[in-house]
Amino acid sequence: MKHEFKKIEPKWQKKWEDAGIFKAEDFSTKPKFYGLVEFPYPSGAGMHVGHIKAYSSLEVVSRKRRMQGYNVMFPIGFDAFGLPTENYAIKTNTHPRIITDKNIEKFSNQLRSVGFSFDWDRVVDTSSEDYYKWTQWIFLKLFEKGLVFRDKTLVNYCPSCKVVLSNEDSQGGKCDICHSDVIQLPKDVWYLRITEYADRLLKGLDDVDYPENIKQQQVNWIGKSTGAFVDFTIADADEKLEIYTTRPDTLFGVTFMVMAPEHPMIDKYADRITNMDAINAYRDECAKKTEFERTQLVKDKTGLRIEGLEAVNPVNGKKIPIYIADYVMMGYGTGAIMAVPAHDQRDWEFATKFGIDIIEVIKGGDITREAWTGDGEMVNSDYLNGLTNKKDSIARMLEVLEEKGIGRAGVQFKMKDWAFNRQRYWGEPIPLIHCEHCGVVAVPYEELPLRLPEVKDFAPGEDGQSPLAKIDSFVNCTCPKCGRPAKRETDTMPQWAGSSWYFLRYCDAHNDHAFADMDKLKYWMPVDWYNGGMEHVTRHLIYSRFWHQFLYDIGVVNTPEPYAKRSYQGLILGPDGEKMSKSRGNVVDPLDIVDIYGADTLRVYVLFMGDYGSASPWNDSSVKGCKRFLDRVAGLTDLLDKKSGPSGIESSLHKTIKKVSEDIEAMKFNTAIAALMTLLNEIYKADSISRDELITYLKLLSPFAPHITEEIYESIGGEGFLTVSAWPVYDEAKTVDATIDVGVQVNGKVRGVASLPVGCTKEEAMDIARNQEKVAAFLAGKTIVKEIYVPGKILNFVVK
RNA sequence: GCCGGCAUGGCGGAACUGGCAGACGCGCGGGACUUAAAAUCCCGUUCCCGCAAGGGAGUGCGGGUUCGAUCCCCGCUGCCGGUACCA
Repeated sequence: MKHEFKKIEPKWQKKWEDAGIFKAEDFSTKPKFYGLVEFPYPSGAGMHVGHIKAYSSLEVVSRKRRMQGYNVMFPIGFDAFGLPTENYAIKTNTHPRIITDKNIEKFSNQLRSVGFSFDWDRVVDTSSEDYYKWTQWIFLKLFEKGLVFRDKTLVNYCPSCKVVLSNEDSQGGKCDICHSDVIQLPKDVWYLRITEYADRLLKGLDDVDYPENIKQQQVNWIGKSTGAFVDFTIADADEKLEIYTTRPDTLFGVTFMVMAPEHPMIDKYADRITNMDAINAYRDECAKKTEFERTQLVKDKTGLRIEGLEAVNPVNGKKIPIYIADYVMMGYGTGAIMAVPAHDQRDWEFATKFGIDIIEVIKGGDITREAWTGDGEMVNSDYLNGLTNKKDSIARMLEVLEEKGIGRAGVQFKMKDWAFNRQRYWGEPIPLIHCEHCGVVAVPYEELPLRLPEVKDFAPGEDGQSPLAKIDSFVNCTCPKCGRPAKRETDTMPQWAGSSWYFLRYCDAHNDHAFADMDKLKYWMPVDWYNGGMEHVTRHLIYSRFWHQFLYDIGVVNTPEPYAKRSYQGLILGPDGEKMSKSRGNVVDPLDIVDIYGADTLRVYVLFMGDYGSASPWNDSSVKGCKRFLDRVAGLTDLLDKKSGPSGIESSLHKTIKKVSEDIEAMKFNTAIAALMTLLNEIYKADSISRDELITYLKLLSPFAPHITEEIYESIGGEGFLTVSAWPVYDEAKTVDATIDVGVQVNGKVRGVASLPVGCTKEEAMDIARNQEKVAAFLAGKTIVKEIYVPGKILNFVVK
């Protein structure tokens, strides 16, 4: 048979869809499998080959599961709110709704043309009213439980996108959307109290099957540290000055304190500070520095003594100077630190530069050269002296602190609360109302969805306000509590809101009285296997776990964690080995590949190109190789029962069933395909194949290349769809050979291969090996000191 | 700096839990078919010496453990990802 992909691919896509074989059935008695891939952002550019690779893994697993008798849900949807669409809307003066609908249609057609087995009845669109109604509903629940708050602090702000960004969205000091430098601005914004869930997010990792590197990255992002809060005081004032430290046992080594430039205590004591002008100048200077400058100047410590103010060390009553310096951050701990220059490198550098005393309290290093951060015997520390173990000295100090009521054990997290707003149009309106009398009031549940109003101008205001602020009919409302005139919140939710719960909506995509029916959630959740990109590990993957844990706490979902298992795909690089990008001109359009080589070839190639989790460069010649492979598969019909009698491939066939079955589970798609190629070569050598053997082969290849296999199956009179036929099982006995080839070594160097009957004794094996011509030559004239035989592995003669 | 990962032919990559390194594919060389090319098929392809038989070397570098190391240990080098003055 010829491989006429242009004809057969649309043909089978239509037949499968007409037959509805990819529809997931709620409450089926079959075992369920919920496979999830990260839904795309429907950009105008259309699909990227990266999407194809990201979806192909669970596509193959899902197809295999169906063949194994599972009730499979493999859904898709669109993460449709977001800035790129809005920016395009502004540029072309077109409503983002129109653009989004067009892009979703384009994406849907593209996804269908690759033959993905999605359940199209469950499609979600986060920007549709019947979806964002529930995003708002969840937000109101968070608000109800006190997890939404407003605060005026320094926020990450992208001057180019004109939006406030969360910490997660400004990693590395760059805007996640446009990659320009993020600046710090004081702004009054909404936060979600994700830090409340920091410990839960950490502990939950114990119960899920995520790769170790993903867990580690989340652990680092959450950044839990244990230590103590200690109350220093301001000299000659009844004022506590709380600090956080991980090393309370070094308290006797404190020689100064440092406050962050933004620390409120500075303004409070402005009248006592004698160099306030200089301090204010320094603070202005710090405010102007970008994140980038702050991090680049790591080595050069700047700061200033606060004249007229001193602190008192609570453990020994010593007066110490206070400095401000921007190496202390307002956003971590208490914004003030006790400085122990002998045992903290940053403090050491600062002390050295400003000529401050350095007192050693832990022996072991040379504190005249650098800070000693290792272990050692405690000295100069009163009741801690003589202790040699960090754990003991910290424990002892904590006892004293608690006893005196001047300190307590505590934990800190690097993760910050989630800045939850965008001053933009194309997002979920935040359903809150500002009332002069009642404060912030929630929009009543029955008024959801709070719809996006029609606007003429989507551009954000120069004053940093959302375009919604310009729509009086939206802004002006009555307070649901007191009935007096009030104003609506005009910020919208960030991009990540809709994707924080979409996997729940798939379970019940059309429900209009709940975000999803509990019984359906109980049937489908948790997600059995979730594949996505590494770039989401410290964003979407944290956010959605947080929302899910919250929903679990309020009793509306049934599992504490949303995803039982997580995997990730490696990037597809351009043919030049660089990351694909429009500016480099190395982008490969998957639709071009479908057009030239067919969807099956594209699917096989993205999984065959390399290790699934690693980045690999695109290679057009290798694509052709995959096409050649499928052409040869199509040619198998010419070998059908060409010779009478056994074809001789039975054992290889069983080994391949085993290999492919196992490799798919381990996401070793490249070796699974390689095994199918090897078997194909063998079949061509045998020059004949039986009908049953051919069907088995087609089944194994079907999840990878569903169209051509289905076509061949039909052509040889196969009944029903190959796509949902039973997955082959192998006979273990038939995967074992009667003899096994084992390498023969002399002094650890391979000198020959011995063909040994299975289950032969060591003596028999050694005899066979010894008589091999080459081996014998190397043994001649030597004394055998030792003979090693590891059945099935190796034979080794140690000679002198 | 810290955390995680990687390093194997001309290229992408294989190799179970310490046991025949280089599966499979690409590329390349040779041949067949063809007026010719493309496509297809067959043979070869880690490097060095050799016509061959054969021999030697070889998994980033230097050591070590072991009968045996791509795999384990110690010390480096270089890349990639994450994070960063986190007290």
